[in-house]
Amino acid sequence: MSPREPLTRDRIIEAALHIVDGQGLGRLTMRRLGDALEVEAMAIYHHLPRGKEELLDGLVTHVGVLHADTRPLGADDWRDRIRSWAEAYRALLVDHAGVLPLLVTRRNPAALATTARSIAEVLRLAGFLESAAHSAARTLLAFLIGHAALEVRGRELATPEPVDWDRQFEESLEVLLSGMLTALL
Amino acid sequence: MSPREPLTRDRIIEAALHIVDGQGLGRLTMRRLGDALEVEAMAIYHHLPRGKEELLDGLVTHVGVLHADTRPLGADDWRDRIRSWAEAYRALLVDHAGVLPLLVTRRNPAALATTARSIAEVLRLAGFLESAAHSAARTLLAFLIGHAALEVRGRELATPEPVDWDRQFEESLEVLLSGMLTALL
DNA sequence: ACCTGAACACCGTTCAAGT
DNA sequence: ACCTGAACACCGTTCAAGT
Repeated sequence: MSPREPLTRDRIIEAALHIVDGQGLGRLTMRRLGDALEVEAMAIYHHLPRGKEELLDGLVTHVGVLHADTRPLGADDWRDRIRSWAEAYRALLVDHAGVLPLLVTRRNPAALATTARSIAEVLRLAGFLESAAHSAARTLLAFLIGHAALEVRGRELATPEPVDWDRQFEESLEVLLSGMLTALL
Repeated sequence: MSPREPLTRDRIIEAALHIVDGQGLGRLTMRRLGDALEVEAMAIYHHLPRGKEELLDGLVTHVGVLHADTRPLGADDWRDRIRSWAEAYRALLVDHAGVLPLLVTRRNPAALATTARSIAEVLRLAGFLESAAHSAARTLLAFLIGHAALEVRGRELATPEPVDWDRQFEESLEVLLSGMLTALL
């Protein structure tokens, strides 16, 4: 028998995300997570003393970090930079739709604030004043979260006239960007 | 002893909303709900055969109906009409913040679609073309849901520079409205 | 230090039984 | 028709015990 890999906080959270992505948030239980890691559920508490609460907090943070890793940079126009930032964030939220309700619940209050600061930074570099950048960043983040929620729910709904969500996203984003521009003048 | 009021679907869902508003979604259990109604938990299944699933669906629908009842009407300018619609919806979501995660999860897929249609109707009456009205309605609804999530989470976060959420909401809404106007030209 | 086994309180739900 | 009581499978978590 090859000796099992040792349990770590990161391995636990990645396994949890895998369960959430594959089976949904409702099927993430400590016992099932233990099974996936080939360990008794109680072993998890050694690495996450606050138990499931800490696990869910960790999921939210982990998804935020994934975005920091993949976010594209370097476009010339600030609008292009915002566009690619927003598209990457949208893809992340839709890919990990199971964590969306966690973002909305009271866990890990700081995570969303961090993301908002990250958008504000892009806007500040683009020439927005400090306070306008923060306000616009919150506007954009609110839209991105809400749109992901709408899109995920809308995609599983069979309507007579199906929605083109890619197009919807682009259109909404243009509305936001031109509105932000107007607010600057 | 006065004979107990008979159990009805509506009484059950109202009691459930009361628990969610007062103690949070996590404390809504069938047994606690039974206690609040002075009935055994199992009695609830007679009125909601699909059990807790149906109860949570009912909560989402019920909050949507609350909005239909309270929504203000009759302003002259379409922007004013959208503004008051949006403000009422925002107040509703923040007042019943506990149901927000339910809106985002896979239950009751039709509820959000109904709300989107209701916004689209306001826009259509304001002179938007059919397809533009639906697109803009989804943009607005996405923003409203996301903003409620951000606001609820942000309010419980003690930051050095606290956010004025009323002002943030107004500013964001103006960005959206002027962006929607630009898209029409 | 890291993991296990048994136990506890609580959950949603089924089902036969009462009125 | 409407509600209850007992039971079942499953939760999260504690804690003493093993290595």
